[in-house]
Amino acid sequence: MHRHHRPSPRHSLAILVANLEARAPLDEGDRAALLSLPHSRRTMSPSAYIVRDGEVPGPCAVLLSGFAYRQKVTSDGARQIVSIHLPGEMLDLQHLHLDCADHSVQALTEVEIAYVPRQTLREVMAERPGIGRAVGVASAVEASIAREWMLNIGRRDARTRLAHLLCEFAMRLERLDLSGDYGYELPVTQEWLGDALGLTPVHVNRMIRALAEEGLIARHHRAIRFPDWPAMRDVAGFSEQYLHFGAQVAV
Amino acid sequence: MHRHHRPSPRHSLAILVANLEARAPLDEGDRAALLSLPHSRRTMSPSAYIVRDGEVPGPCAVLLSGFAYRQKVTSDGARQIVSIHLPGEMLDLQHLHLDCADHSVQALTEVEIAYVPRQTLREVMAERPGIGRAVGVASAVEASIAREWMLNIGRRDARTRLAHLLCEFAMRLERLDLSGDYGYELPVTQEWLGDALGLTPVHVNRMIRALAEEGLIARHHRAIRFPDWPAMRDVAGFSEQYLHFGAQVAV
DNA sequence: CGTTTAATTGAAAGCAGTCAAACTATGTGG
DNA sequence: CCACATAGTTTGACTGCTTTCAATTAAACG
Repeated sequence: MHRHHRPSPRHSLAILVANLEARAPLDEGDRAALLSLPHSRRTMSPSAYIVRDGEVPGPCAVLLSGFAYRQKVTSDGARQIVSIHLPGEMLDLQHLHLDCADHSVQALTEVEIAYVPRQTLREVMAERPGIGRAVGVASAVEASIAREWMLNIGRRDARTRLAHLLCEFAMRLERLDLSGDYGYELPVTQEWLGDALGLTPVHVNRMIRALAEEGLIARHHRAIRFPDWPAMRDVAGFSEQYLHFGAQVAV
Repeated sequence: MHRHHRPSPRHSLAILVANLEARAPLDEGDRAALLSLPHSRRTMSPSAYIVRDGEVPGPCAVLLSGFAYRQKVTSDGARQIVSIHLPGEMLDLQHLHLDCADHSVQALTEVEIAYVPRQTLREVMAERPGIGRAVGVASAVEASIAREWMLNIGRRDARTRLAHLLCEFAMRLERLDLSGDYGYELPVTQEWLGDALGLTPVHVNRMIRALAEEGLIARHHRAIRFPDWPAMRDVAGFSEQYLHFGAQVAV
């Protein structure tokens, strides 16, 4: 039922290689180096901390299955979700080079994590340009998504903002074959959505039903479908360019 | 090639070296490699495009003097400023590994830019781990600031949001000795501020005067001072941890 | 100067937030 | 299997922060 819990078939880190390789070329040596990275595997429950704000970053976490998210909190206790992560993504790129975590990373669903020693990872990146490049691409894409979120939160009204986020999830999940027919399971509460969008849960609820009444989304519990995807895209003003799908050719 | 221990301040790229070195250690070879990067220098006027959304990225731009900013635009034409950049910063880190620009970078003031060929920069990063690491740190700090902006836009009210942005500028400028006594010249219109904060220019104006009436800021044209910095920090809920000032020690 | 751009102010409207309560789904222990 | 507890969703009424619209004043500029 939860396809995002599917473990990677042959090797733990195969999903990382696949994720990196989707955008940047890796040679045989790069692949072998990545797959032979020392790591320990661990399963964690929803809302468990993977990285904790203010602490010294530990080993680098790679998400093997399940979803994770990043969040920050104001001095008043208000929370902002700043990103969501899908299987194959590295959760510590942001802290790999920093000596103090500036935000928290938590499990959204039950997750499997591979922990790779920071130093080893840095060495491999330094020794193999292909890997350094691939990690650079992954990092740049993450930054691009962050910028789009800023635009979303700062400059779109609530309904459009929600629609845009739902479109992004749809595209990203579909790319990993974690959804079918533009429909997917969204394992979050409306409060979580509000914290990702800079809205209150009450208003998120109203916008969800507004979209539903317009026939732009169809829900069943927390599963969501898009009966009219073109219309949905249009309402959201969505363009996937910022996701940089596809190989990034060297120029 | 000079063999001085310290680069001449007259060298164009010395400010880049200083910026990188402030957070990550560079050895003599790293410094020399950076300073001898081939580059062309150019002066640009306010609002000139350094990178244009949708285009194939050109050579990598390093900001030598003046300020620059990044922006994105919704399909409806609403603008969001997503970052501001100070002298010494690299403006194309985000596009160094991507084949299509997902946002625009523009000059805020009159700026001097050094253009370094992408391929050369990538080669130097691959060959010299110290440089690769330093660029990684710079990139991570930029991402951290982006996350704080998301939190700011999404979860703080207008007055606090403005105060926070002003505090960030103060800290970053002071670090470069571009301000005195927590006071500085902010060369932006209120409309620009609004686009950076997700607010309308009218409301920015009201919040500015609200802060002024409370004695938290003092203005003279576009120069700004903080008569009571501790109170200002407090109102903004500002903590500079996310700026990652200081050397990032390897762990 | 005259022209343009930016800052300021007021009044009114509206989107989103707040508060409170009811409802639903899910899970637990008896 | 039911009673109960808990977490999450839904709804309504009301408030208020921010926007919108419009006009005026001030500053920057050629």
